[in-house]
Amino acid sequence: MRNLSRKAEDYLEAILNVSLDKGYAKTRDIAAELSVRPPTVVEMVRKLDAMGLVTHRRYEGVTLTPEGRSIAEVIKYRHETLRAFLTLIRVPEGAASRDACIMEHELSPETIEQIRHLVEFIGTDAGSTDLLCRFEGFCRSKRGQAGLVDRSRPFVTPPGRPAARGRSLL
Amino acid sequence: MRNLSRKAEDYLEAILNVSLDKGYAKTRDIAAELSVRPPTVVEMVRKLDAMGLVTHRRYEGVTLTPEGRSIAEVIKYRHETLRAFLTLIRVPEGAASRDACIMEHELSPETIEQIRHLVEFIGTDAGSTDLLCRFEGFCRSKRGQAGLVDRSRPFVTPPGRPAARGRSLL
DNA sequence: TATAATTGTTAGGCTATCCTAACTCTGGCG
DNA sequence: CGCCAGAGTTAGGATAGCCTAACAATTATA
Repeated sequence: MRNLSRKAEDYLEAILNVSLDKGYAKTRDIAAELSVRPPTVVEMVRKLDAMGLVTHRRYEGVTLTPEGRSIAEVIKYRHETLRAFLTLIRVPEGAASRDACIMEHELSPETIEQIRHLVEFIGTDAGSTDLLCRFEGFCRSKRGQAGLVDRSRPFVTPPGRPAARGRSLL
Repeated sequence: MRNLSRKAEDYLEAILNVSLDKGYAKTRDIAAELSVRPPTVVEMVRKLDAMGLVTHRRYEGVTLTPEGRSIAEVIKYRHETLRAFLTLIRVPEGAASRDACIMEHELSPETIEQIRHLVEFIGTDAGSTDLLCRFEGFCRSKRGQAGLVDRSRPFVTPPGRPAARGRSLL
């Protein structure tokens, strides 16, 4: 029923996070959470308000409507699933957070579901502790080995934009 | 050294695929590969040409420069890794392709590396055949059970845009 | 070879997202 | 109570990607 852009979802999730954190969500806080400028937040909030997903009171703050909130919670839940998975396969903290943010909006339900299954399965299956140990050993054995391709390609921040994460071609 | 947008990478990969497939890459083929219109291709190709990643001869076709080609190959390699992973965890064909396309551009090298390790590990580890069987059983046991949240949210195609995949809140 | 069909380009627009600069509130303090 | 700093908003732009319609080049065909 809702056709939300990735960004719109990002804003909803950020509003939820800020609200949970501080009890309310002001323009400035949301802007900080998403690393954008306040006017950008006002703009998106206006759209979300028009869609009935948030309520915006000028000079006061933003509140999620029930619908907005339930969408935000779903996004957050996805995020947690993905983060759990990435942690499981030993992706470093920082990368895990960033990548969970990306995947939570973009991946198909099928993929997310299977990842969730995998996470649950690993948490359930008897042999998995052992398996994870062997996986860690495997990763260690790979460390230091050059990848098939690994020229590095630092990400250049476009002028006037907030800093972006580094990337390499891997 | 290169700061390419996700889309620019998409175009490079598409040009590589079309070239491998047909021996050359014309505007029309690239457009078909990416489900966009020819003028859109011309526009991006012009940019990639300006960056020295492709050579565009009007009315003839597009060729990858050595640099463009090596970038395209890296993207393709990532794609294969991700696809292998998704297949491993039993994500259905269609979703696996789409999601590999998304992740190949967006995920950090760390995540992709760990996913690659996982794929290699599963291919190596003795206990993994068994494990995969158990995982399949686990997935089957889940099937039919309603998820934590599963209201469906069909994706509405914006007017004048190519069809997009369906989504649900999962 | 001339003309039709096909393919490629140009021109001109549109939307989403983000920004800066300037203006408007609001709330605390003298 | 009036004033000002800081937060919020409005106005006005920029850029990336896409699109359609119209025009140009090429290719195929009669």
